[in-house]
Amino acid sequence: MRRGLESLVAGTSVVDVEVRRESCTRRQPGGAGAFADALVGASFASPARRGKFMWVPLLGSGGAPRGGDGAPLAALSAHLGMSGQFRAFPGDTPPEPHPHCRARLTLAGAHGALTLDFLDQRTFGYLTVEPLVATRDGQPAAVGTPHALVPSSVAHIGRDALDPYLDDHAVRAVWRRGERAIKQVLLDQTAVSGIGNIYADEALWRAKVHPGTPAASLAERHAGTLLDAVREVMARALAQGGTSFDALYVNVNGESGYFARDLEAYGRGGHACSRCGTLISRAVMHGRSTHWCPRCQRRPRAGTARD
DNA sequence: AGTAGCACCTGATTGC
DNA sequence: TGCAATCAGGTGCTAC
Repeated sequence: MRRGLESLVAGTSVVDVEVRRESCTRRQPGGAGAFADALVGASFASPARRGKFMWVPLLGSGGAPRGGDGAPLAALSAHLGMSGQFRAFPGDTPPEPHPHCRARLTLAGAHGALTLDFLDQRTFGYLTVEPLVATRDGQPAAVGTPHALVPSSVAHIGRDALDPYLDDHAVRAVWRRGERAIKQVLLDQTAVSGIGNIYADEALWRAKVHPGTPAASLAERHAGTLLDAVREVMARALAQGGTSFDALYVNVNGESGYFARDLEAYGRGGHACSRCGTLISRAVMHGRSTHWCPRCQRRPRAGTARD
């Protein structure tokens, strides 16, 4: 999504903002009105992403003051939740908004008008205009930006799994702390971000780690193997445009990704493991559907997990 | 401080 | 056929 937006919105300016469902700006102080006011008249820099959080720094007039060094001070921040998507329509005659359209931005750029719709069936996603704050380590905030700035609501989120500035030692130290199972720790976005329920199961399968393994019991070396597996899975998925498997998950042009065909564990309960032929198990762990091979991914200790 | 549980929503599918 | 139950890719707040 970030890559798709980059080529379309960088350098455009906001002409109009139509919030079609108030709740999509529920995290905006002042609500939809303040959101629109902060955006209209501003122009967009290149979108940046950290984990599942994306933002577009604001330049120029409108609600977009700049710092002394010219760095942006605010950004349009977006989270897709479970079912959010952006759809872009070039030209002056966009289609009627989809029933799931929660907000519509009208942009003007060098190549004419662009309509940007934010769709979200389940409405867990949201849009805000937020101040930018400095990163803790002073390094560039994320993929897509040279600035060491993140939206305030993203400050507590760890660096993306594919971020070159991710501190592997620090991540492994957090994993070894506490009492939680590794599956749950992977889904916690505070140490390393971007790992969702699908990629957690895929990385654990690849690293041959049982999802119920106490994170603290992962040997230092094995934790490194798992972090590498996370990066491999996510890099391959990203190269294929994501793991879309229905119309809810598409890029800005409405196209699906292709990673779903490469899934080894997620959604394959009852099917043969491609490594050993054993049937993949499925169970709900910590409220999330979890899939693993009971042979390749041995349970850590008797009685700590089913299978 | 770390962790569990629930709340926030809609709509497609499954089961009775 | 109709209706209820179940399920889904995530995060944040509150209470323990």
